Amino acid sequence: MADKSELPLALRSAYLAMHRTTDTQFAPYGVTADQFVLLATLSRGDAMTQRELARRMPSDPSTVRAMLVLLETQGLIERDVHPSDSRARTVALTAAGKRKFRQLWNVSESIRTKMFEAIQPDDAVEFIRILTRIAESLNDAILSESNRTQANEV
Amino acid sequence: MADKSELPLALRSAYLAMHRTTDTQFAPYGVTADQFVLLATLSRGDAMTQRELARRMPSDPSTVRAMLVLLETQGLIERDVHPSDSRARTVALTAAGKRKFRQLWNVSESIRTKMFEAIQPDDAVEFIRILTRIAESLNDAILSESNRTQANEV
DNA sequence: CTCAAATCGTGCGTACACACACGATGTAGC
DNA sequence: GCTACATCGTGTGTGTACGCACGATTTGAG
Repeated sequence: MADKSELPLALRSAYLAMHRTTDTQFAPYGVTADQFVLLATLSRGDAMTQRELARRMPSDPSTVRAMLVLLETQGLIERDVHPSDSRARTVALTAAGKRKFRQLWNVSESIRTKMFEAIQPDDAVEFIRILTRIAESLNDAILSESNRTQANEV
Repeated sequence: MADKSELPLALRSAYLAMHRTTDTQFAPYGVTADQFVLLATLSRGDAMTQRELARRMPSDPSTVRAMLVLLETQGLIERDVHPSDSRARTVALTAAGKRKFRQLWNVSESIRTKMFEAIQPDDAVEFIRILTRIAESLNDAILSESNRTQANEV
């Protein structure tokens, strides 16, 4: 039985180290680590609404909006009116955005490799699964906090 | 061999979920998740300089300063001149700070439990070890960055 | 002892994370 | 139709993460 109290701090340290390193690596290209996550999410799907983009990242819709405003002035993404819902706006990568993302993907390869090397190859799948379970478990907890309904399966 | 590209996003999702949940849990007490980390770091050591505190969290010194200014007005911490180094200031928990920390520790027990339950007990030690190795590996990489004047573009 | 380099705290600027409130639009119930 | 209610984007405010530059002090080399 490991010390339960170490887990949150270890998770925090690992994430912050990754975030810092990525920001440093991307600095010469004028892009942040979180902007990279946004570009990556866009690159892996058709045009989607801002809400849907925020849901997939995952990030807060108002945070995503601020990032989109920035990225739009840099010509990396473009926003159009939604074809059937005039409240919503669709977001998509521009050609420059796709190019920039591919470049950043290559630049960040060394970081992904370095992170992966810290794991025994046999443990990698399980490690990622645990991270995912932690996220799901905590996110479910937030929901059940408000309406007190059963998360009995969907 | 797991998909290397999933690891960074899984780590990010898990951390953000933890951070959000903790902020929500602490909101009624007027304290944030990161302030809790600061208080926890102070509680497990004697009075230390701001620099040392930042190193242990880990966080940026200027970030820590902003947090200290806030926490000082709330009476949770106090800063004094360093006995032998007049540049530095020592930081310590006040009595109210210690009380608040104990309270928050109890409040956050459910989150630690929930996170821990997402891991098979046998895997917990190894999971934490991997997180630590990832952090160390990436932090080392930042340092060796200065030596490598290689800008391999794509 | 003197002067250059390292270190401490501070202040400023940018970007993210999120909460909350608002107006505009979409949808469901009657 | 028309009224509740949900959803989308926007705007504002607070807190955190970090880089960079500055003045003040300590430290180390000569």
